[in-house]
Amino acid sequence: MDKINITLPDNSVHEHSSGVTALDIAKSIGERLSMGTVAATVNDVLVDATKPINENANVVIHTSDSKIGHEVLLHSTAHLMAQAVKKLWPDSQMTIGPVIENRFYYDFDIDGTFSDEDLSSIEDEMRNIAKQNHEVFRHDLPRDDAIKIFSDLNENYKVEIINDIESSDQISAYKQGDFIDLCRGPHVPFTGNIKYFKLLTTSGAYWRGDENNKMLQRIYGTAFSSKSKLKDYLHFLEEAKKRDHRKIGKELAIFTFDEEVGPGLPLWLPNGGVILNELEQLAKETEDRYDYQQVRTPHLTKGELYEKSGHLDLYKDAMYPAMDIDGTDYYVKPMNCPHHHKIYSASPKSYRDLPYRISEYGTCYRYEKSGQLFGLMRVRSMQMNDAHIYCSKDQFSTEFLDVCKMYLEYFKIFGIEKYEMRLSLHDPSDLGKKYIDEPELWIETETIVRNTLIDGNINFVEIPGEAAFYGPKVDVQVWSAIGKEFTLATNQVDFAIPKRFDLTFMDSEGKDKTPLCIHRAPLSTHERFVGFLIEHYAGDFPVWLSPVQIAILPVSEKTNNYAYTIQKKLKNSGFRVIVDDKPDKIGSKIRNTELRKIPIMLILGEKEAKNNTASIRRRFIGDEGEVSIDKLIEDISSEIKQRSLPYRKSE
RNA sequence: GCCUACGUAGCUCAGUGGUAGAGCACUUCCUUGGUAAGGAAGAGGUCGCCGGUUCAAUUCCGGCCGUAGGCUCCA
Repeated sequence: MDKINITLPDNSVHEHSSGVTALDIAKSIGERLSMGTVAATVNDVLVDATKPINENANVVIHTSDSKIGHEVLLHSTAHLMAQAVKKLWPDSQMTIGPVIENRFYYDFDIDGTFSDEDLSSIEDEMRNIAKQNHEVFRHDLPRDDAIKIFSDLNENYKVEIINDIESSDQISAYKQGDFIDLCRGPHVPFTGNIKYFKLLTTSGAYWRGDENNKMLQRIYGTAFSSKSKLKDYLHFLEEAKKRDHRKIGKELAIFTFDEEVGPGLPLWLPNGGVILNELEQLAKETEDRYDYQQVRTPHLTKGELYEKSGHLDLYKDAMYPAMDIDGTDYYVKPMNCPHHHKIYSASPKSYRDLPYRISEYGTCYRYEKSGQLFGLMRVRSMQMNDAHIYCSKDQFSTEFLDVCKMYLEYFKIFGIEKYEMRLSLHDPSDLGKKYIDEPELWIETETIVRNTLIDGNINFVEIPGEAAFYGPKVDVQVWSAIGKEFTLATNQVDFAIPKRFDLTFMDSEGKDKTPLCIHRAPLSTHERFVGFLIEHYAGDFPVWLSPVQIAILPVSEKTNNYAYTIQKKLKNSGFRVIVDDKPDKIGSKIRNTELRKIPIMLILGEKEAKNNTASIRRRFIGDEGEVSIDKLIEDISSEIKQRSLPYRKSE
């Protein structure tokens, strides 16, 4: 038999017989490696570990520990689950079963639904099949054969998928035992490779993600290469739940919802009020520095205004219905832009007035569908950190970049490191439908924005089909503790609406021109931003944001009076400070204060009263010893003024 | 909006076809203490709401409201 040379990633060259598989190569290196081998990359193509190699090749062996290998394992676990479901529900039909981050899901068309008990019986069946250690075979199929196989199995969704596969693509199916599924692969060589998995949740999901289609039943699950990795992941999910802003927001009395008020309408409790005030103060300081002017606009507006802007046409379903006032339709405002346009046009503008930057922390109302409400992250009443910048084309790049810089300044203050900037572009096929029908303007504006970002050294990814209806935008995506994705900040270009509102400015040659408009909301809605911050800090806010900054804990009631004196002094210095004068022991008071995540504690006993000092105990640090009251005021003031991030022991 | 699950005290949660319980929090009293829980007593609930079945419903059934996990949507 012919000999071929296999080159491994460490550049070592191994001679094998032609027809050798990656699994054989793994075996020749070691038993343990072969046990973990799930797939291989042969000459840059990801293939099954059992695919024969007939020529000299660069081979990368993937175990289920690698990123690619883990995805293969997850995908094969999805197949294993489908096999178990088909065994237990022979009349069900399979649809799709892809891999997502650290998990997989599979959608089934089934009479009825899956219960939690069903999940464990499916898991049991999966274990059975895995134990039988079926070999997994790939079959490349001509289209007609594939259609026949899946038609005979009454897998109508699979037939639909086959019909959608490009004629240039090879159709393949994988068989393990008596189970066959359409799949491009690759898959693990044996069902026995799948050992550590867990089914997580069930839910409904529309076929092809279209709400007009049938709702299928989805099962989510996960799988790992080892028991400990699976355990770690499940533990991580539990820990993430502890950071959930809905849980912490309740524990720390930041906000609440009330059935009688209505869903998606948060009530900010006093602690939340403090946080909002601090955010607004920060926004105002920042916007002053960038020469914004602050405005205010009403909550109600005639429908006419939203007809003109185009919002009513596109978003009527997501707006609260009109109320008839003296025979005219009025709406509660779903966004501030049209009002700001009216402020712009309240007086004639010359090029000397531009850029014209106006901001407002205006409350808007949107009728979000009930099923998409989510704590503070998705609400029906929201305060926007909103502003509009009207500028000439020449000024655009500078203005746009300044807004991006403002985002980054904010993110630095809050210590936000994990985010993604997305340039959302239009989809030409939706022109005149989802998007304003100005093909040249779209291309022109998108090019300017893209170049501006590149010139500004800002990292971004491009997302087609996600633009606003009036222009491209840059969104900043973040993830909640439980992994849900959100747009935190947004920066949008509007080349269309100013025209609709006849907004103009007189240029230096005395001609009327239409300004560009930048919509920007770096702090998102304040609801979402606070929700995000609660999770980001796990409730441990930096001192400047903490609802209570300092808790004074007298060691016994003998020092209560000293405590009140210090409290007054600190209050006069502008701190938010409470005294715990309950007749509890000091250990108990400390515990309660820690649970409330108050960053600074002052322990005041007879020693401190005598010396006119305080003993400081800081969260995550512990006892910091005795300090004079004046020094204390000086230190904490400077920490607050600089808006320092929270202390951590490791720092 | 759609699929599924859930809803008991301020919070976290037990429990039952015969109108309810724990811990924490709260109030009062005792204790006056030194860096994550001192002790005792008390108060607190139309068991989400509305109907139905039943001699009797917090418990079983239905509808509604709300919440959760997804799907869809997000100016």
